Amino acid sequence: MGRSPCCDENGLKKGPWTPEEDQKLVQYIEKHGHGSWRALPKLAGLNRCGKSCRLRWTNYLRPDIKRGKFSQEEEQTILHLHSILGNKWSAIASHLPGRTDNEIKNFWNTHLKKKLIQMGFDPMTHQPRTDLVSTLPYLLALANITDLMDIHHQSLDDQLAKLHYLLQSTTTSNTFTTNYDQNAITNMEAINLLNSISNNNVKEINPSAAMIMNYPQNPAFSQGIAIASSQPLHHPTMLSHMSDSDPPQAVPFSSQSCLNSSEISMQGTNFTMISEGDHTSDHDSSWMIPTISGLGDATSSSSSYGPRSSSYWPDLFYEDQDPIMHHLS
DNA sequence: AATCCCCGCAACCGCACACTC
DNA sequence: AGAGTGTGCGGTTGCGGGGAT
Repeated sequence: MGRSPCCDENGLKKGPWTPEEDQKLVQYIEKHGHGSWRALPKLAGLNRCGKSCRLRWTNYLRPDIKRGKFSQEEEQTILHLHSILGNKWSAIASHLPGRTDNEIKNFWNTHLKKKLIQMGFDPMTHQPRTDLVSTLPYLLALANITDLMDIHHQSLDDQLAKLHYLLQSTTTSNTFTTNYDQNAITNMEAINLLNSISNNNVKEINPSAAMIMNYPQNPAFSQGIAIASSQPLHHPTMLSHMSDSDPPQAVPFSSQSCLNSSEISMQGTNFTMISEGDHTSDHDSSWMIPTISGLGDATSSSSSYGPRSSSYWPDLFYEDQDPIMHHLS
């Protein structure tokens, strides 16, 4: 049961392969097949270990290898299979002709994993991340966004109320059965942090800000941020459409048009429009509260910082340009 | 132009397991 | 049964290219 010492042998070359070495390896295998990988280097005239030869062949020189960027379909397949199989790269590779496990692994680690994290998903479980640390980037993005809004006309109470509400829901997953006391310390720490950050004059939305808004299941997203979405809402099954070449676009959303609708459904997530309290500005905007069927809505929160209307949301949203509203109509 | 830094990817490392003798 | 061998696999490293400063 011992481990092969093939790569520990002295005098064998390591590191990048030269074209000459590649040629020797290819010519030998095309003529004789690889046979015993251990014996191959000597027979092929290569000063490499058999393992190095095998890897070079299977990951790079094999004639049926497909090179180049992964297609949308391949990306979607990888995401789907990874959600089922986890890091079983060889198993995933078996469903993608011409792709090696190493290539898929690299693609995952350098692209897909980051993409999921940016969207607030745990790359291992493919579920929304609900811990404060993981959602902090989204909250920071939110702080960033609020700087773009007419935030100076808000009272401190209003700002805190909004942050508080966001944090509560964020730290209580998707059920919105908020237990404020349980999260009080964490929330206050986050609020302090957010306040300090939003005091800086951030003038541009950072990329993660755009990303969070694409995700109705993102816990940080699930609050009123939804109406500030910069792109049509995406569902996890639509992940593959969110490539780097598909930059976020402004997605208008008319809150006014929803004021009279008690509940709307959006990509499988129910949103309740709530309009109450005083409107402190010309912006007749409302909180859009996600609700989970059978679990009630956020208005039943025990928090004293319930949703209320204010001037948080600017007139970013225009019904006549809104594909979501178009879809709903 | 020079340097720094980040990112992608090829290659390596080491463990696990099946197989042979 | 146990030692040795071959191979598969997932994790990690480090080099090189390119963009940023």
